[in-house]
Amino acid sequence: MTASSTDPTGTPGGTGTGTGTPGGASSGARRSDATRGAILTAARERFASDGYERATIRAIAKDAHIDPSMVMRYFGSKEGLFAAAVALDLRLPDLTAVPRDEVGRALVGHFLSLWEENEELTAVLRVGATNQAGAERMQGIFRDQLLPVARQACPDPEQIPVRAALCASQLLGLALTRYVLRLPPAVALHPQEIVAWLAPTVQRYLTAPSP
Amino acid sequence: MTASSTDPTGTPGGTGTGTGTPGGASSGARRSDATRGAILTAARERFASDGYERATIRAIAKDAHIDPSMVMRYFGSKEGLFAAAVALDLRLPDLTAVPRDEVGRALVGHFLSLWEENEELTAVLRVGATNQAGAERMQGIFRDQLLPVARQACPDPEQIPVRAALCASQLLGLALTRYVLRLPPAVALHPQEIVAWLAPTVQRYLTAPSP
DNA sequence: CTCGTAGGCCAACAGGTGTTGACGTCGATG
DNA sequence: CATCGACGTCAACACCTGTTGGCCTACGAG
Repeated sequence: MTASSTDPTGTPGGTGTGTGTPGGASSGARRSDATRGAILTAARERFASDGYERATIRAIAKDAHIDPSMVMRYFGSKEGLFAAAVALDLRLPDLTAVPRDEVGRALVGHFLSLWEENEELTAVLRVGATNQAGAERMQGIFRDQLLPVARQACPDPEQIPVRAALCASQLLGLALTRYVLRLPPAVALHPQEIVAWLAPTVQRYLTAPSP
Repeated sequence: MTASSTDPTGTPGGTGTGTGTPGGASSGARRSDATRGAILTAARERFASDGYERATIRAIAKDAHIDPSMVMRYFGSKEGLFAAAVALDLRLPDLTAVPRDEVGRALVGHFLSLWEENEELTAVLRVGATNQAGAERMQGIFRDQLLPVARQACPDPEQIPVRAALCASQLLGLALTRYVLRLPPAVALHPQEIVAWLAPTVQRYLTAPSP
């Protein structure tokens, strides 16, 4: 799912002959894995803070202390790098284990901690606002990860997409104002306040009868 | 307010000697106003659909059927062009004339029609997500236009910024999912449905006691 | 009619971009 | 020890960007 259309080189080394992989039995650790990781970390930071266009391969390579051409050899292209850098897994909780009237609070809290602790989400949001491919990636995340969870909490199956989209609008809207646009009052809010304000909204979008 | 720091050339012609302005007494119409308008229209479209970086001056000039250098002469720089293209006035209604329990509906409806009919808002949102200057412009719009209106509807003066920011998160979140990311269910929603779902949220953010 | 000037186009500059290929180097393998 | 391939660097390509200055044209004032 991550690198569907663009997979020009994969990773150098092939892993075909079985001659490589020093050290042991089954782990696919290569000598270059540290470099790969450094590139991915630098890429995530740049994409999150600069967006797609302004996050240049040269800058990412400099952050990772390697040559720009290495980025190309490992990830094929800038788009391939982005796809590898933000393989986003929301790790959404299982809502069937949550009391029906607590799903709003659970979702808001989960998203908030997700957003606070890593910048992948900011990266994919910023790129989604800039780039067509980024927007499609966001649509995929919505479809594959948020929709199934909404299905667990939503009474009428026919209304699941609408209700999930409403939740997305509120959750992404908070992320936009707080982490991207940085409206001062949105930045100043404490996480508990955010949960207290937004949980009823998400709860209503998911479970209340349609207006 | 619109072009504070960047005003290198203004408009060619000066309007100082009074020799120009063919046709009549007071109207400041210049021969080049049509071209200026064409440039601004093309710029708005490009900024809205491509974001700041990918909206190139060359593409805008081609859309307006003129030379790229004309854009520079009229607006000084790309940033000057952007500032002139999105001189955003939300034209928010006077909430003191609206019944206290209708402010949510009024605000959501106003924003929705605003967004549907012109693309300036999409442009400023997209650029705000890409560009630092764009984000600051968005902060200014929030501070100068949304905050005063929230002041009219909000009981506790101390909570005005927080409540306005919450409203912004929901309103901008809808715009993001519907006009930028284009999540299919958010696109498919009818305006009346949107108002019906979002009005209670905004109403609560503005007037309900804090949770 | 003459002429200044606003309006417009053309060609070019300097810098930055993604991307490519040739060239070293070091460790592990035969 | 000799060899091969993964790892990495350097230099360059072709392209596109914002921006600049010079030149031409045509309208309206005198």
